[in-house]
Amino acid sequence: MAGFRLFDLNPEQQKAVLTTDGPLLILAGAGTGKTRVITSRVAYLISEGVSPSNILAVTFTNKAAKEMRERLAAMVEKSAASKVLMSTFHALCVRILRSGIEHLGYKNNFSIYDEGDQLGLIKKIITRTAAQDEKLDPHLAKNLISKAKNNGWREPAPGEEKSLVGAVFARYQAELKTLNAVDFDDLLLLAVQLLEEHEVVRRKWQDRFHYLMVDEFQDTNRLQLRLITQLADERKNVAVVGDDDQSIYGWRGAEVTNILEFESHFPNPTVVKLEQNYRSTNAILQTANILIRNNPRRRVKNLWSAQEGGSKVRLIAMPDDRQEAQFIGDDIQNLQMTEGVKWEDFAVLFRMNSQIRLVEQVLRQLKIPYKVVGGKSFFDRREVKDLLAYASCLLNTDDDVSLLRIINTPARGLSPSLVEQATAHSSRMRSSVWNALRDAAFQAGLTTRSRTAVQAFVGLVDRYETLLNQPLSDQPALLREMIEEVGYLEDLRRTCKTPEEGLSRENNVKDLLKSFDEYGEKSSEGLRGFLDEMMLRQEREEEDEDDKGSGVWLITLHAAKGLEFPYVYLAGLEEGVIPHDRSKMEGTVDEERRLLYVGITRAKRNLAITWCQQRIKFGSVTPCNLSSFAKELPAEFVEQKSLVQMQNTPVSAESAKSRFEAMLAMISKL
DNA sequence: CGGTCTATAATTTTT
DNA sequence: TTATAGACCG
Repeated sequence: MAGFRLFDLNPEQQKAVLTTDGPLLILAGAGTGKTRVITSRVAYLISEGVSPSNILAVTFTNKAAKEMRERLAAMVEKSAASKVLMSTFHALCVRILRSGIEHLGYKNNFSIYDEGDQLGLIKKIITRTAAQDEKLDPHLAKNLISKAKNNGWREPAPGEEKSLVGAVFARYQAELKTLNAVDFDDLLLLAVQLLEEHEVVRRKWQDRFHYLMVDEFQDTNRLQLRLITQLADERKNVAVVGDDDQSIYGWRGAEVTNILEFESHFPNPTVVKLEQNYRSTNAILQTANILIRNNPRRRVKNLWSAQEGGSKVRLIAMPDDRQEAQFIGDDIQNLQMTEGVKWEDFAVLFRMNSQIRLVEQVLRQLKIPYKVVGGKSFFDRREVKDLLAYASCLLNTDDDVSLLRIINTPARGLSPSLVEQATAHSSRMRSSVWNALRDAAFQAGLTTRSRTAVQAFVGLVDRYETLLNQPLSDQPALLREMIEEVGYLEDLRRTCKTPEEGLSRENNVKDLLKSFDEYGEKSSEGLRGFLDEMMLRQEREEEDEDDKGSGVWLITLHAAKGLEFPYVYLAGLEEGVIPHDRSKMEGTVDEERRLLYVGITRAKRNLAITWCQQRIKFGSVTPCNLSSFAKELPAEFVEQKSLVQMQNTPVSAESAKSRFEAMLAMISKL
């Protein structure tokens, strides 16, 4: 326990830490030590005698929550640190709902549906709801429903009920309730409803938390603000930390106005601006500052850095995207060789995933290790979803989506047509498929063979459900046993095309079972808690362990938020890429500017921005123009050149470093 | 029913 | 160019 030392913080940071009571708005610019301030503030509260269990810190991602927990653990006593609740919005809502959702007519063993489950259910409802000539894209429907829910709608808006989307929305919500399931949006929506409508519950939670802290406040949506408002009692000890200039998630419901109009939600707040940046050189920082000044409606900030000077930002014109990629690869290799920069100190930032490919190819050719951030989720994997579905069924047999997923996996004589009959019967009964399967009237209409199969399945689930619910049952062992009994692994192996694929899938299953074992050892929440955690932890599987540790980062601007790198390349500063063509139609050019701002402020000491005169789009060569944002960059800190120019520069026989210096000298003469 | 073909569209992504 | 969805055919 290193403790925390106030005198390590700058005056503004200190003010943020020492202001404990009443609403507090901490405007934390990029690289100004935000996490440090939050954790120090928690440590300070504890040192002032606040009970750790009365403190709540909310974040967006599990990663952020974890990092905060770790940092806090280094500052205060372990026992105290573990009592502070540091949680994501969604995990907090699960907690609230598990202990009170019955007020809303759900059972507290509700299942949590992820996007895939959600989509499946919506598809089913669309086919049942749409007339012959009507069509509705399930993805579109899902997005619309999600948007509506994030704006607080629990049912279609008046006038919307008769439209197809409206009808699907209404049925979808009703169906979820029958299945005793909630989707990610419901977690927030229902938690807010519960707190707003049930005073007992609200009191209980207000009583629990006396000090609230919210990270990345610029990313909160309406529901999240309402949740915070409900949790804050008359004490209003709400400290929010954020940076409106880094609000880049408007398209998924984030309301910048939450931070811009903080005063109207929490009157008379203390406002602290953190403007000293500890990350970048002034050249980089001023470039970012001057760019972002072009945005209307923002909290004016002026970031500064004690790291005077620094090399200018390079803005380089490239003939085309291939040469852009080649340049980036060469430049990285050069710097690595001449200056010994580590691979993981380089990052290449992109507006779109599709841009990544070319650079990836070049790096592969140059044998430069790299890692692409993003990509396939562990949870999209069939076998993982299957296993979680088995678990979910045991805990909530009414969970149709999970039940249907595993009902004939592995094959056990429950054919799709039989399942279809069961589903139809469940609709008639207005009940779950599980209840339909057990219904005598349903079974009576089946062939002997089908009936036997149904009864066997019902028996199986019943048996394990009972075992699992016995106090002191060894749940991880039971799940394992069930998987074994149904012959899941054999089936998995059989359905894989290659033995390698089979092996890797099998390992995924084993890993999952193992992590359940481990979870069981450190937690008493059992399978329920484990499943909740798995559902809410859909994080990408990267940097986890193994070899992937080191390498050049290839990453989108969005995914790069919160990260920092000594050497940054920002590829594709073209009109249409950033700002993206779409943004002009949608009127979100400001957000694109913020996105560029986020990109620039990722760089610690070196930033190269490139753009192409032409680029291959959708297979054909398309001419491109320099982004309109380029005009907004300050000439004082940005040097413009072109690849051709650089290639024509006379090259000495000396090292690349002196070549670079010669170039600098030459440019300063111009 | 399942595989193959053709039309279509094309940011950003966490929980 | 490439991914995906729906149509179409064996």
